[in-house]
Amino acid sequence: MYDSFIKYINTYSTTPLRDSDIELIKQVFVPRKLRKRQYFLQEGEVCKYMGFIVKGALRQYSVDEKGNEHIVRLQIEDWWAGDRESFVMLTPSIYNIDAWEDTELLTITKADTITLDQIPAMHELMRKLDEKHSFAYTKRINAAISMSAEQRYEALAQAYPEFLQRFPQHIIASYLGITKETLSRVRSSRKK
Amino acid sequence: MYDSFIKYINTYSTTPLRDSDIELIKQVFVPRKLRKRQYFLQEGEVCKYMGFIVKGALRQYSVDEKGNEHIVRLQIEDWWAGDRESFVMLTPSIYNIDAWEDTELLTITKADTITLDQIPAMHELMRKLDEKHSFAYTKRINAAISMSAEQRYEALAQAYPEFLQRFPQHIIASYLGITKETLSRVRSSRKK
DNA sequence: AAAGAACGTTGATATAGATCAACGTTTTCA
DNA sequence: TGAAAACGTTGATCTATATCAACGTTCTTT
Repeated sequence: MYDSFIKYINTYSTTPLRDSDIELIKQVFVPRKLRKRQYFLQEGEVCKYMGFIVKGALRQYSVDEKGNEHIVRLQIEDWWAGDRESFVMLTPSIYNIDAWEDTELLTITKADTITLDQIPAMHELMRKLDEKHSFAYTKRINAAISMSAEQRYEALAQAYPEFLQRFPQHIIASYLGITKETLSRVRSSRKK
Repeated sequence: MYDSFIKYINTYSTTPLRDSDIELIKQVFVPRKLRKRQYFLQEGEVCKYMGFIVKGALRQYSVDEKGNEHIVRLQIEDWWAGDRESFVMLTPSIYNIDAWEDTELLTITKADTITLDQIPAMHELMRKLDEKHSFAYTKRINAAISMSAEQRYEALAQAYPEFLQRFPQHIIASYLGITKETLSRVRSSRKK
């Protein structure tokens, strides 16, 4: 399970990992498996672990007064899972995170993130992941405030087509901030 | 102008700046002033500089087919200004960024960001700024997909009340993804 | 293989918020 | 200091999308 993580780090960072780095990584990252539908984080808890997703898919969502779920993030391989604000600030999370597919994660605690500062390649990886998240967030916000339901769907299909394969329509709809009925109509009118 | 930046770094990082670090910072960060309404970035350009905002306020927005502006980010003191995706990927930006107030920035090029890796305190600052951005983005997305116009306004008033002081209502409305008329109505019904 | 759950579609109706328009107030700047 | 621009409000109407409902299809699970 570490192998693919290490391979990923070496692919995306210019500084290679030293043997001692690999040892350190194995010490601080704890592997964890989640079954489909299993929670990684529940509303009200402090997010104690961030997880690098080795395999699988998760969804992060809030639940409103009416009990509706609103998908804030969809998370697949090579992204971080977790509520960063809760993790960093040690505040209770307002989100739930659960596995949508059987998932393998490498989890790390806040205390152990300090250890990673000793590994230059990890620095670089963390920065790149932050950038990746930042790009995705900015696109998403721009879509949310400036586009119609149809345009948002198009933009998602463009930017992250894998999502459309891996999640059912009601999840995609929630992610786009529309209802499943509207998404269904957008899709059928688009085909023509 | 560097003084307040250096003070800020020392306040927010656990590792203090060494004298050599300060020298380095003065070499790579170039001060720049913007007059109100002046562009920091225009659509179609590659974002060559990220700017740490020492004083002032900017807005980052996209312009749609009808010529409407949609505010993707509002940026004030102690945040980064710039389109990170364009900066990192060297792709033309789809956003405009301009000064809403007279603004002072410390700008840095992509090439020079590498130099900063030598300064531990800067690492820490960058990570903290990334976190701060990440928190704000997540809140914003959750608001956009799960809240009504009124709830979004409330959430903004809660999370970033200074924005309401510093930007006029039509800017805030655009930031919230609603029209200025709707914001005006939300505000007047709220008073009662 | 049967039964229920999850998923997706389609139609009828309701509504939050957009759009269009007019007007008063405040700020800017020549 | 006076005209124009920017800003904010209120009203009437329109529209994209939500909601409610019914139903067919496709997975899961036993």
